[in-house]
Amino acid sequence: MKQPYHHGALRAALLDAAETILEDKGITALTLRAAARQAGVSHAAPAHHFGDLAGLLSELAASGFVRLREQILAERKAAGSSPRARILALGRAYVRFARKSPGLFQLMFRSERLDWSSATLSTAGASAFALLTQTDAEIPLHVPALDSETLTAATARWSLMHGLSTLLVDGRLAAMSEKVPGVNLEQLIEEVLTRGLSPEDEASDGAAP
Amino acid sequence: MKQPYHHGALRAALLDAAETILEDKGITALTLRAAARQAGVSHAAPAHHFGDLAGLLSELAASGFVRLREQILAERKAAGSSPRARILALGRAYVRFARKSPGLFQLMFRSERLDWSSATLSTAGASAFALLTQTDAEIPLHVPALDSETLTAATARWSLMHGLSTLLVDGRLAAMSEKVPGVNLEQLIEEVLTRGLSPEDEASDGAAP
DNA sequence: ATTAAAATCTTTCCAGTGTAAAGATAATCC
DNA sequence: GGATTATCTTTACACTGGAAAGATTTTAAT
Repeated sequence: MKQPYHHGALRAALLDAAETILEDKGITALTLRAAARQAGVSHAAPAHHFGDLAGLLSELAASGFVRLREQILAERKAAGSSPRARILALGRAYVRFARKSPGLFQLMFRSERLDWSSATLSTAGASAFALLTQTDAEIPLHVPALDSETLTAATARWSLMHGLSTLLVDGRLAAMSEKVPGVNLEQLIEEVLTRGLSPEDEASDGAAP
Repeated sequence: MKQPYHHGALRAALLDAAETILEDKGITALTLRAAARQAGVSHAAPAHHFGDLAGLLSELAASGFVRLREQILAERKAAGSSPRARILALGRAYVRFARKSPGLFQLMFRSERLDWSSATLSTAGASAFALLTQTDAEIPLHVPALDSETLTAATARWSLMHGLSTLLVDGRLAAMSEKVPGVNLEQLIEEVLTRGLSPEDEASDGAAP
């Protein structure tokens, strides 16, 4: 009983294998040949589906952005309609995603290993990042032109949640907070999010007076 | 005229070579052998000075943290004595460092390639990160025990400036802002810093009423 | 000063990586 | 059914980090 010459669904199998390696053994262990081994296929097989390593990693990163967007949308939907609650939900979903899939999150922001000219990656990334500027309850049909004010607000929020996520994933925050006795990391994260994601000049929660 | 068998100052030369490669050709080109080539020495020579690759990279990252700390201190000194001005100076110095030496900055936060159990790296990192919690004009002799409030404030600031820096270095911010017509990246950075680094519950600038 | 020891650097080797090229096998198209 | 195309394997090459052993210089000991 030998394997059939044609795998049948090698493309998906390789992406699965790559993600398994990424989460089990970290981003250093994620190589083309390792993914091929895991998928039970010769080391040159991925080339036909993804071109080169950057092609495979870009596809994987793209699926990461798709899932990040979905998780943000889900958590946002459960958060109610107040802008502040929705922004908090966005931040929590972002950090949660990074902590749950640290290898994938790292990969998604390692530009030197990705090919951002890839259509699937760039559109997946843009779709995820577009959520940053949308704090409305309903997604508008016509995306309005961004004014400078909302862009800076969105960038500030993004910077905060992204910085918090990367510092967590890289272990820097844990290393620092461990030196301070009596600090609960979970509580610290929550406080940073609630403090940093307050939309000061936007409408506060609740209805009109 | 042949090279002397002993280099004399190979350790420093290798660090120099590594940093040159890092800034010239990026973090992917920074290999042990490339650094050895650049220093005009056999590829196995670095092992005696740094052990392995992580040893060399950790030393380089440590020197990065030392310089980051120095630049923060310099910019802070020029910023006056108000807490807000000093925190803003910290953020500007942080972002400026990342943009000026993107390869080095990336390396400093790539934990999988570093050895944080190295004494030089951990102390250099701790010295730099200690500045995050110190907003006083004078560096205190006795570092006071951190209360939860200043820790979360420091973490929020750190997250913001670190996230902004990494998004800039990875090219994500430029990619996003390019889609919005009429956006000046420099101005956006400055606005994000001034907006995000306002110490709301700390004493506002100026003296007592 | 002479010799032993230690430090520094080179050479050689091995396992691993990404990628290109050429061949083998299977599916598809006409 | 035969040709074409897609998929996968085999082979080969240049590169990497690291181990091991040898060559050379400096340092230490006597």
